[in-house]
Amino acid sequence: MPVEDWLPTTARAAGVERKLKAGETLFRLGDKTVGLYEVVAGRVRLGRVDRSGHETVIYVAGAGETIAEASLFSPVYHCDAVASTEARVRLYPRSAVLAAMNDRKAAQAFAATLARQVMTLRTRLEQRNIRSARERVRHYLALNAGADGRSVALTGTLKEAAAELGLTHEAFYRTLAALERAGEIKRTGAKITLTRRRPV
Amino acid sequence: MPVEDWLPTTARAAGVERKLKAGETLFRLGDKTVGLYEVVAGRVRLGRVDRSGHETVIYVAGAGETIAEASLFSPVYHCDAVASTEARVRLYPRSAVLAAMNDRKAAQAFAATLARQVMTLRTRLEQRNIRSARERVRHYLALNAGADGRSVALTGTLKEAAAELGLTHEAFYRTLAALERAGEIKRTGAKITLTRRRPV
DNA sequence: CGGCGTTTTGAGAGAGCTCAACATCGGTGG
DNA sequence: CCACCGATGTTGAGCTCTCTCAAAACGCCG
Repeated sequence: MPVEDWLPTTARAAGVERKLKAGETLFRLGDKTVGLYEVVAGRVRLGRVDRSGHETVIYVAGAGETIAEASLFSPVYHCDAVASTEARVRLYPRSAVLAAMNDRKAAQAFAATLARQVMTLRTRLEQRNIRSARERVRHYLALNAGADGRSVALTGTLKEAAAELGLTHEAFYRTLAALERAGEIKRTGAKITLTRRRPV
Repeated sequence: MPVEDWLPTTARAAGVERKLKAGETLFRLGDKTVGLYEVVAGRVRLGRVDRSGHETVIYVAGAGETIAEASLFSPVYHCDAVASTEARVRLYPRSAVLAAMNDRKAAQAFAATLARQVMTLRTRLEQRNIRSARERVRHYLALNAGADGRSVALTGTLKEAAAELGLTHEAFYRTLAALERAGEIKRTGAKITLTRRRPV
């Protein structure tokens, strides 16, 4: 959901850029909201940590994507944002974005962006309901396949992908290996090719 | 997220009411979107069915809540809506709602509604990541506790709650029984009382 | 070359799912 | 009023599958 699709130029001009090291925290659950962030480069993940110390990855935002849109209407952030890689982010102050909402088109485009997020989250929820690691990985691969419906380009490490999937990395490795043995997929570095299309 | 909070009177006037029997389908994934629905009475659940026939419950909407807001921006619905009980729903045609978005306030309120949904879905996602049935139920109870932070009023059957939690009904029953044995909760019919407050 | 993180494979255990049986509770009709 | 019936609620037992702990190969960077 690229910023330029919905945020007017005037509001974009108010953006402030900032660098993050890998592993650095952008904000934490409960922090006062200052605005929304666009990831300019690198990857930033949204997550929550339960009291047993386990992190749930809610979303991994790459370059061009925004995070914390929903927090605009909330006084505090409701999840943690941590840089997965070295990253550059741009902060659009809350006031500037809210002011931009006075523009009809911007407000509608923003609503559409949120609506897309709702759909994405529902898909994620469906995925998390799949118990079987094999089925879950199949679901993930089918969803993330490129335009040809066959090749999946992994953005980060396999370990990161495992966290995004809600699996331990061991289970993920094993499942990938099993799928490859079964001839369902082929791996070449960070690219995975499905040997045949699969229904989602 | 009550309709009257954001949909202007003019658009609300365009609503068409309809009755549903328990188990009746309102729409299915892939159906052309005709608008959004307000649940006037009864309960309607949103879900998806994977190819193994397993249904994932995404949300259960009760009286006063709306479903399919996100689908306003999509040509087709992206999940199934099925009445859990006998229900009455009111359809607000897509065109009427989109027209209402020309009103600044309505558009902003709508965006805020979607933002709240995003937060709710993230919480659900976090919940689904909890493997332990006991912890998941605790999380659920803490989230659904009333203002006193102690009593939870179950809306439907325990079986429905189990589906919403993503557990088999057997596991849910057992967990409730175990929590009661452990003295953490007390059950009186459709009401559950936590014996002490718990952090989420 | 040495160190660190990712990738990979092994073995064991715990926990929820599945199948199964039975109790309980409304609602229905004779 | 009572017997029947379907759905919910409840408990039992076994099995499968992922998680956890462990250890080793691999790749990258200083």
